Amino acid sequence: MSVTTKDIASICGVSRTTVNRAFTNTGRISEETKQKILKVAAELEYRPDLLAMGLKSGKTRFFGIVVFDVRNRYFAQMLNAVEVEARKHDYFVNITLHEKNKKLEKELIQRLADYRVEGFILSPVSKGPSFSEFLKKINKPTVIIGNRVGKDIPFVGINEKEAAKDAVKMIAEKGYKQIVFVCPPLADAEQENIYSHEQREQGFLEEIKNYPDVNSVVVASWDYLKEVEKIMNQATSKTAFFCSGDIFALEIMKYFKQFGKRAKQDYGIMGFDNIDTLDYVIPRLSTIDNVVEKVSEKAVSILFEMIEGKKVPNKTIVDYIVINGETL
Amino acid sequence: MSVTTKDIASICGVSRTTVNRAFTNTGRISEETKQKILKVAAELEYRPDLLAMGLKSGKTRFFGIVVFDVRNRYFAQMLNAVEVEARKHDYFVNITLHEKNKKLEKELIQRLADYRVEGFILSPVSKGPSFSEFLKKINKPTVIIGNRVGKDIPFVGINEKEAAKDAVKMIAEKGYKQIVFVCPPLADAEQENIYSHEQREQGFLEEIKNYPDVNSVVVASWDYLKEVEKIMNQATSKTAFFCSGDIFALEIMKYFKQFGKRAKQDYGIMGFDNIDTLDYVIPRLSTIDNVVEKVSEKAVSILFEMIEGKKVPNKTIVDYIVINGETL
DNA sequence: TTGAAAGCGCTAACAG
DNA sequence: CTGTTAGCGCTTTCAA
Repeated sequence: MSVTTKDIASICGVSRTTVNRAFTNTGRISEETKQKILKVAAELEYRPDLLAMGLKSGKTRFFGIVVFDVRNRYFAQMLNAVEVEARKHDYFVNITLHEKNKKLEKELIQRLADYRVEGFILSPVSKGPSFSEFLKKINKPTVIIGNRVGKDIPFVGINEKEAAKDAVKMIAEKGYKQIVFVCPPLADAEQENIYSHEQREQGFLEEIKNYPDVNSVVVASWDYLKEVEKIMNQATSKTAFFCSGDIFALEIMKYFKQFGKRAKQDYGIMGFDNIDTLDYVIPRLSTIDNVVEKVSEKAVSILFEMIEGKKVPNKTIVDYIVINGETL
Repeated sequence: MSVTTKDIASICGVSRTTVNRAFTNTGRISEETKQKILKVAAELEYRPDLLAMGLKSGKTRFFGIVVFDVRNRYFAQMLNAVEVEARKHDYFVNITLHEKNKKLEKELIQRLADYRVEGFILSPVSKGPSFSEFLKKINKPTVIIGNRVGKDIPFVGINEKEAAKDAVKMIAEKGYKQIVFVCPPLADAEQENIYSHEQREQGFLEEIKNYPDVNSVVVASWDYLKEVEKIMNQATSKTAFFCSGDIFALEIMKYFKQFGKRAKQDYGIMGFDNIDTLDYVIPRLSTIDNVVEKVSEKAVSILFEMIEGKKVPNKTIVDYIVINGETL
């Protein structure tokens, strides 16, 4: 197989310990033997076995990321940001995916832990006390992004509720007399961790109270296109759709376009997330930028603090950005 | 720390060997001791140390993926497909990113190899004999997707040239009298592995010869928007743009829209890749679907054959799909 | 049916 | 300045 310290040792006529010293620059060693060892090592293209090192030291310089789907823009952007940050600390990232399969999600986390990753960045689908317990048993530094699991696990994100309130404010002030909140079915709340959407809805419901002359509707169904169409057809006043996710907004715009209805002229619409697909869609969708890159960076730096044994806040909030596009 | 076979052994009053037998179902062991061991293990929530197992066996059930950016739709879709396939074999995927940094790309591959991943799926930026040599030294089963590195490393992809020819055919037959091929600068060819774009260009150049009455232009510059605009302004005949990448096409459409020029009415346009962003863009872009999911699946299955020691073809071609949208 | 011993490759404590 | 020894946790002969 490949070259080991043993080989180098025997070639150089020294012990493995000495070879090790040459690499680690630790302990006393004569410059001469050191150079000789390094030279031989380079010639043989020696590479330390990371498994063996990890086994010995318990340090792997890897951390684990478990998300459900990289086609999701949020995760794609997050992964990139995390990678870049990790690299700065000379850490590597082990990314695995589970397609919203909760059982698999746990298995992956467990497996990575068995692999001795030194920490986790998660955006879990699972939630609740049992999952929280599970994570505690895993007993590795862990930071949660985007979906709250429990009070005791460090979380990084934006203030979703505030953001939703800001959105409602902006829409209302543009004179819309009916605002429709579109989000995934809340019935899935027990199945999936849709903390973000819940928060956004709460923000919507709270803020809309401040505009008593604005009619409010909530559409929480996967069949939202039909419902939204019905609402439009019956609308007697200027109507805007506030979607808990840009994708919903894009789908609606596309759907309405079939009937010749256009955003801003015929209805107002706003998304949430600022996914990068928006760069290519005209008109520019108004939305909330959830600053995933910043959130991710922050998450990584918190993770490193945890790895170093420091105490960290269990909730870190990053500022979102309201984007006033061309659809309101 | 955590529970080891040693702990279980001492609790059960047996040797570690016996404990191991209980788990591996290998060698003779009485049903009674086995059950006892498994019970104790479960109670203590024993988890085998994957590093130790890997060190001993050389098998990690991981393979490595190295790409430059998951925000790139092609890679995002590829990763998902690869993950799903890997899971079927109970393998795990270790994904790392390098942002088109060739030095880093090599480091990552090396590092993963040092970590004893059992194989690689790569879509490298590096190419040429020295990179090819490098990969050979790594000496792990490797499959290349999307960018050819060398004749001797198994490759999976579509026939880019044929696809480009089909595209030209389709455009020409719709009556366009000028076709402009838009691609990244070829000058970067030595810096980046843009095999796909080269192939597409070749296909364009070859096929256009069959239409002597059609004028052809190649725009290979990052400043393509300006050039394309100039061409449009000077155009005296029906002009279409064939872009070596959907992104270019989307940018062009967006750019022209500012001036009130619309695809199909004022010019024809076709992309390449069929990225999923297209789902939300109107009009529907004509393009070539590079069937990344199929390519990825195939790549994984070939990788597993290599891991199993089977011989595999060093070039595997998957059928692309021509998508006739609304922009021609 | 079970156990002792050696070893994967690297490292660290302790001698010399 | 250098070597011996033991051990990380698991596995695999070989012997009992």
